[in-house]
Amino acid sequence: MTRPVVTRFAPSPTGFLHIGGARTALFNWLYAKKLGGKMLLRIEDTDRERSTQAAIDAILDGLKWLELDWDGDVVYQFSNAARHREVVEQMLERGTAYRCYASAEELTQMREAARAEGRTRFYNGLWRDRDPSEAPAGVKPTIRLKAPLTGETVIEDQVQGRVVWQNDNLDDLVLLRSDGTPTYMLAVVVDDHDMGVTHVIRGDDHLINAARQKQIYDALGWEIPVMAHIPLIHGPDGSKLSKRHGALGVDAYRSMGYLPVALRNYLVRLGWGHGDQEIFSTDEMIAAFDLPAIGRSAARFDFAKLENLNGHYIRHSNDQTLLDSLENLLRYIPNGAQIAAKIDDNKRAQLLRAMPGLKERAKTLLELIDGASFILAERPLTIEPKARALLTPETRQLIGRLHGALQAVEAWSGESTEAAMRGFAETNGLKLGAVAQPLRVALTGRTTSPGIFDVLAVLGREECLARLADQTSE
RNA sequence: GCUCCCUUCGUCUAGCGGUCAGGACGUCGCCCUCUCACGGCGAAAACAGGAGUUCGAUUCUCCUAGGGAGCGCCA
Repeated sequence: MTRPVVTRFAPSPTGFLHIGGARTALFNWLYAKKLGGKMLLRIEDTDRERSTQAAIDAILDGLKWLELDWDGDVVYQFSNAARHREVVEQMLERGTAYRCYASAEELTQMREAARAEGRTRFYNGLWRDRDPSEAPAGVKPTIRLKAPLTGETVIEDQVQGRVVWQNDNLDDLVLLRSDGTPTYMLAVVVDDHDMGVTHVIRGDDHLINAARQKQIYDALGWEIPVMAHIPLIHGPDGSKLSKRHGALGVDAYRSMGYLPVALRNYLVRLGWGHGDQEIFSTDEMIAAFDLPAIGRSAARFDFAKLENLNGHYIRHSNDQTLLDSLENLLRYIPNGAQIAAKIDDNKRAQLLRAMPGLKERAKTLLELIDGASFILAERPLTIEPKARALLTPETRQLIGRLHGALQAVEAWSGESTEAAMRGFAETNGLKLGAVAQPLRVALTGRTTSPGIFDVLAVLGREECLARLADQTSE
């Protein structure tokens, strides 16, 4: 008796896939996966002026990067325009819709009058029951829904609960524009119905639209899908996350070095919780996800938490996978090409070997790349200012003696170099830190790096001795 | 202005009439330590305000304040 669940993600292609859209897509995807159903993808391109192919590409690219796959072919709403008109014809015949010849001026007057009188509904029913013979010549009408005048419209929302509107606050909305193209409100209803959508999960900026669409469903005699309106995401300062106010496309998060798993985990916990659990594998997420558990208040976007999660996933990633992700990212960052040019199989082997120490210290792939720069660097190393301060005549002299001690090591490894360094420190009455820091500066050009014996091992005997020699004199 | 939604530590949240109001991120200490991280331990930190209902409200109801969404021949 229960139909298989069908959800859909329905972005309008007027811009990139922003973070709120990504979360909506994730929720739809999770719910479909949880119930063994399908998630469909529909591009709402009925606004021919603002829809662009570039935006469609960006949305598809964003979804793929996030690994949120959809079922079947992408549906382009505009291609269903004929069907939308057909449905409106039926409504006209049945008397649930009517032609409206009101001019733009008349409409403006109605709007102003409504606002002045403190009414929400503005259309005054001018053409609602008027005889078509009165139609002005040469004016192409819009088709409006003959919405109920009294009573109430109720939505049993999975997230928001029972929401009730008095029908006298709802308008006779336009179904078909005067040029014969369908409006969003009509197209959504017809497409969701035709596509067999059982659950509509979308941003709560559509909550009122649910009421309007319910009236269309009623007029058509169709059953309304289960509704779930999820709260919006706000900026760190609590303001609306608009495109001109810090909203970034998901491609921006990719460029900042975030992992898709981390972003998904962060996003799912925004507005939704499952006890005290913070980390969710994809399977756990699917199993635990549920609509009624979604909170009703807007959440602020917090980069610090995203970073923490990203660091967690980096640390727990497989070394080879991480290296692949890192190399892949190079295509999306400014100086990526130069870095990519330096990576050959030899460097790959070194990066892989250093990865356990590197990933422990990186919260983003960008930091991982930065941390790996000592491997990619060429002699003579450029020494960072902070590191340069450690290069005094005394430490340079010490580096020279370190060079000598290390030169004696034949079987080069982390262990053998560590033994040599500890021995050196002990015989000279020095703490290990006193020799490790100058060594680090000479080897990496920085004051921070993975464990110094790992650095020694990764770089190899020849390179290490050469870098030490570079800093010995002068 | 009108309609609808929201309000627990700085942030994300747990809580579904009786809890010392829990966890996580962040912050601040301490430990570990060759640096930085990681990890471990600990601390500070919240029920927007006011009326009710109740033996008892963070939890239920109403009001106020604040925030958000919508009020298109945009989606």
